[in-house]
Amino acid sequence: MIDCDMPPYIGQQSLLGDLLQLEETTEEVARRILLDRTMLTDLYLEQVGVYSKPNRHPLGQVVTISYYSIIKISEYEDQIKDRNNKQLTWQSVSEIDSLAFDHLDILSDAYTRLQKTVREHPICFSMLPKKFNLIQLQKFYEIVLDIQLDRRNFRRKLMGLDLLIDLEEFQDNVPHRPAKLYSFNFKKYFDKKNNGTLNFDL
Amino acid sequence: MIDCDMPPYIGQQSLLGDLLQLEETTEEVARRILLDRTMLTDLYLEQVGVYSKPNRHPLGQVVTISYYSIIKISEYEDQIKDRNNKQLTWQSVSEIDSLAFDHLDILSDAYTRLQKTVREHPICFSMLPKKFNLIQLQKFYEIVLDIQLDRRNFRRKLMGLDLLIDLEEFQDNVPHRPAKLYSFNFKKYFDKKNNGTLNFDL
DNA sequence: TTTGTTTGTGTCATCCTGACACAAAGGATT
DNA sequence: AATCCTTTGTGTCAGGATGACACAAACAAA
Repeated sequence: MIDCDMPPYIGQQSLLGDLLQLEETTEEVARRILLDRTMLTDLYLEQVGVYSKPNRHPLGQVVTISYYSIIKISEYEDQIKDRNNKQLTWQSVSEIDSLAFDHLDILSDAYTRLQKTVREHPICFSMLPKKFNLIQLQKFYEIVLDIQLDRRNFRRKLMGLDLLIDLEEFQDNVPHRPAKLYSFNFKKYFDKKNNGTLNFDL
Repeated sequence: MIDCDMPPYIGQQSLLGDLLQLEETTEEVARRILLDRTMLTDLYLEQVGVYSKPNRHPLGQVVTISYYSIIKISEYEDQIKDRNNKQLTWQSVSEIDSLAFDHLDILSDAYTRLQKTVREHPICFSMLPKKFNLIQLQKFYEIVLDIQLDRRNFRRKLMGLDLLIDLEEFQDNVPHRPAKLYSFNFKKYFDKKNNGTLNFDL
């Protein structure tokens, strides 16, 4: 988020955006913004929608193409905690109830899309660390989808996909039974996807 | 389709499009084109994607927002057959292997999206006549999705949804056993959808 | 009346899903 | 060293959904 400096939205916050430049695709704009503003690169990026209501921007007729991106929090924790640098802040979706322009609609559409994509594609692994345990994975789905999952059924489902690599490693320094660590077999996933035999739906 | 009159694409065909005007949303452009060019109105319309590669249009940097629409062929057969009026033609997707600009990409993306939407939402009923039989419905899915379906299993699934109204009418003047006619219960569908208990996936 | 064509129906085996309880592993505490 | 606390890891059973499969019924045409 960034503070909005355009009337009548001064004091509110907005999503990040920029204008399409010459010789640039809209996706490249999104990646440029990510790089310039957050130094993040090579991220999962998904187009969500187009916003073109005539009165949505005080400067006139502005058409916005929205994207959302996914980062591994574990790899960028420092940047995320550094809230007041670069005038940017990271915020929890649940804490946002008002934004400049129609950005609350955009955010809401993006979150809805994320929930849909998360069920159909293995983008969870773009958000979790390379090595994770099944409970992290389960909590990811529980939080993003706002549902409760049964541990045993969830594990059965995930192991049934046969797409996790058992690293034969364990959590360390935890005051309880340590969890086994896994990583995601991207190669096998794409192979299965191309072979046509894949039912990822969670 | 319309013949393209812009070099270097003269002689090829293109999808229909127009420029965004003042005080207009992109969806309104799509509906305006439909109305102006085909006299079709109040149709299902779905946004597919954004095309912004810098070299995609000879006039310079043109950003296109693509939509697809669905019509009931049965209600517009005359217009569709009237191929040479208004310089527009209707064509079968399978017969198209080349288009002006990047319109073949756009068409392909739209068809892929249609296949996805068809599985998740009852848009088939925007394409079939109000009164239809189960075999028409099955053939619709078989053609759009390019798959084969078992008649008995398909019927079981559809009847299990409990969303069809048995009209107690039959086909007429067919040289074989006449098929029962049904219509789709839109009200029940939206009720179930809002109640949360719906598993439309085909 | 027969023929040709298409519609309409039921069962069984398999898989997937949801519900559910207890033992195992480690650190922390005494 | 023993106990406690917390979290991880595992199997079964019942119900529902799905895929495979064959034969009788209805109508027009001959």
